[in-house]
Amino acid sequence: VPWSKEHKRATRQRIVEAAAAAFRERGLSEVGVAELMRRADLTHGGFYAHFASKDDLVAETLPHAMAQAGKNLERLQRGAPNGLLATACAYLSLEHMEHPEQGCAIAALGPELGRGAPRVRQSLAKEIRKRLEQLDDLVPSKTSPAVRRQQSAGALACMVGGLILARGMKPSDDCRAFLRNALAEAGASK
Amino acid sequence: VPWSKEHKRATRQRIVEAAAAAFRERGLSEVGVAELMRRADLTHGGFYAHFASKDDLVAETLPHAMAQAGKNLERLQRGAPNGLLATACAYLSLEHMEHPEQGCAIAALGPELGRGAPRVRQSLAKEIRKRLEQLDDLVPSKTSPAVRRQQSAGALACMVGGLILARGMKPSDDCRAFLRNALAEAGASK
DNA sequence: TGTACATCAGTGAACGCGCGTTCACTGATGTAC
DNA sequence: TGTACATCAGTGAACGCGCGTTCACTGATGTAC
Repeated sequence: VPWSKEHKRATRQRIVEAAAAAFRERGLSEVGVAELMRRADLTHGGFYAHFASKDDLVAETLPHAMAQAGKNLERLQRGAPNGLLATACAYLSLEHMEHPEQGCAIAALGPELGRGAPRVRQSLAKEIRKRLEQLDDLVPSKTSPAVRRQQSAGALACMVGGLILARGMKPSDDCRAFLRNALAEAGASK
Repeated sequence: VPWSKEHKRATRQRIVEAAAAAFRERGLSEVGVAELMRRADLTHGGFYAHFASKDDLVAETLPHAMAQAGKNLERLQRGAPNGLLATACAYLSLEHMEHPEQGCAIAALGPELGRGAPRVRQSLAKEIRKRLEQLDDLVPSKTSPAVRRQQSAGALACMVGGLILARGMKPSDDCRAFLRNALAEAGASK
């Protein structure tokens, strides 16, 4: 084996990381394979030694992007007690609004992913379910599972929609007020 | 004037209508000018007699799509008293989930529009503000404007996010449960 | 009323370009002897 | 320890294709006389 397994794994990872940032920043269709490989300091022909197709990469990039966003959101919480409100507060922050390339992939790419190839859609559905389960655990456990799921579903919807809408108003200042309002309302029912 | 103003206006409108449906169904980048013109029973060369560019068309299509979605949602309410809850109920319905091509353009295209040309972004921001104002009027008017805006912001965020997430889980059945949960939670604070 | 004309919505071929993907190749590496 | 070899990650040119846009044109129309 001329090259170590580790080497190939690391290169592949570099491509995924470049893709995770580029896709969230500029959209799936707007970023080509050539640009991705350039960002990973490779030439575009080598792409197919690692992935069967661009769709393949997208499906694989999504979980990576979501995991990375999760870490960044945790960091944004900075020691706040780990509840639904603290999570929503980090999610609906100016930092998250201004940095889609490091943030939630559902907010950055949700509708596009939903229209993608079957394997992409499956990956998306899986990530949504995972996020819902994570939020379930943040609702006080004395409540019934059904009520917990209701609250986590509402919170996730509010967070994703709130972030997309805030970004949609972004050059203007009222996106800040909107973030505050969405967060206050998300927190009001908890 | 060899052709009536009315004729040109009607043709232009046909293009906008074709675009409004096609974009929401398949995405901005995925639908080309040629396909749009084919859908409007025209040849693609004629496009530039009506619009300066594809971006131009996108910016103009957005308000049309939103107005059409508004009418469809009203129809879905079917006489229910016209409050925030009835609106959310129509918005988070199975019908809306299954017909993005006739539904809210923000839920179908929000993130892509947000990354678009300046004139597209402006059009998006304007539509978001308009929707917020419409929702403001549905909150009982005895409450203060600030509280009303908080409730409408939260409701809009919940509706948009809820619909995107439900569509993201769509081939599976649990998207129905998710819609119910998001709606119940959106209604809980009202 | 009939005809010549000017207008311009719509046609369809063509433009350059970047896309996703393929492929013959190169050259750094670990292994065999 | 030194050398010949097989492997395969990465290179870079090339593929066909569809994109947004341009342009010379056609032909249906309302107007002028």
